[in-house]
Amino acid sequence: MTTSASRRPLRADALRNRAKVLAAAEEVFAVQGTSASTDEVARRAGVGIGTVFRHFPTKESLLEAVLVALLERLAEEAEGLRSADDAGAAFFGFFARVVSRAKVKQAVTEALAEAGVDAHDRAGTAGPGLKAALGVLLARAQAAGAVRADVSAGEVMALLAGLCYATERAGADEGVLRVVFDGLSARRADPRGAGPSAT
Amino acid sequence: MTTSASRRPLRADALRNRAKVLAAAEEVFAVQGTSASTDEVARRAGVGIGTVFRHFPTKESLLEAVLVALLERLAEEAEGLRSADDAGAAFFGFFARVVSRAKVKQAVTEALAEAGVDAHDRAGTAGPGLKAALGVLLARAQAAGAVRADVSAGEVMALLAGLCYATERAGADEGVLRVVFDGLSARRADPRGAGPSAT
DNA sequence: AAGAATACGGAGCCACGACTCCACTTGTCA
DNA sequence: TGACAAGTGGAGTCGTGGCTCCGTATTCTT
Repeated sequence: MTTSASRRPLRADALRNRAKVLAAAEEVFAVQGTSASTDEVARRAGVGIGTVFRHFPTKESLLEAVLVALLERLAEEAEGLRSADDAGAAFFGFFARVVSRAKVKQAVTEALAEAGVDAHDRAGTAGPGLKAALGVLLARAQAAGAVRADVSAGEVMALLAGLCYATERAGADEGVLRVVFDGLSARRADPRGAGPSAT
Repeated sequence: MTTSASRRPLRADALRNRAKVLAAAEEVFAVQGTSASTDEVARRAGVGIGTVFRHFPTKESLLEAVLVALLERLAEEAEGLRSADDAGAAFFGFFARVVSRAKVKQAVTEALAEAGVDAHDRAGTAGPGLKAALGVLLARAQAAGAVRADVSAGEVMALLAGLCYATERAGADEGVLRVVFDGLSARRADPRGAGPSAT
């Protein structure tokens, strides 16, 4: 829903400002979290608050635009790997890269969480887009025997969001990633029966 | 640092109100998240806002008290399992129970995250308390061969926080828990080398 | 070049939430 | 039981942040 075609094309300066605002918002939200003020975004973009609200009538909508852009970029990246030589490495590498990025960009975690449940359809089509691209990566990795067959793309997304959170807020490190990776690749660790069963 | 002994004992009604406020705060924060207003807490507790602020001079301090109580309860629960018959079941069961509780109580996730990094020493001694109790459970499970030897209590805490988040915000379910459990129990899934390595 | 049409900026409005203050009530202790 | 300290309630203050309004500036069009 980002500026549809129905209206006549934006004026040149308006287009420029829109881009500046979006970039500034992404940066500000990445550093200060999504509760940063709209004022701050305007300042960083070097425009008036009025301009911000002209392009994004609501803070909510600005946030949405940023998250969508983030998700789209991730989806694109995932798509770029869809025919990598080593399907397993492609999958795990992508996973690790997203997590390491979340360490710096607070917004990534939220974007993923939003994308997971589209309770609010916020993420629009970008959420599903990423899920689909990730799904391809996953399917190939599974076919190659690098990832267990009984996990879904949705579960991987949830895992991704959880790890991003753990990394960003709870100080998780390499070790945690290793555990999850082993869990993802494990073909039934052992049928001893000591394990799971959530009570 | 919650009400030290230096002062004379609280009056009976004050004590009662303090408890009411704490209980209300826990409930409110659990349902509406930690950004719920202090007013709401007062209303739920059936006292004036003034009273809330008399007992907890800052919203921050109220939140802290709630989180500490939560963590202490978890630590207690973990301690109760320290000599269970099946060390593996005790460990995994505890883990699963915490996660399932986070599904309902928003505050749990934050409490764990805070406890993980005591960047702000918010969680005071309760964070370390839980970590210690969890450490015992973990060590026993490792000794019993139910959990791989190369994970630390800190890593488990981070994993716990991440899973709580994933469950609460990203719609994770049973499947995700299973993956992580397998990762935790796996003794080196396979040394093929396709896996981890964060880039 | 000049007249729309469009976009800009930022002062100001409004709602909300943390926190204060103090007249009043309640427990406590002699 | 009286008197005083301790505690209470909630109206009001202050600051912040989302959002509006409109006079001014910039672009587009002819």
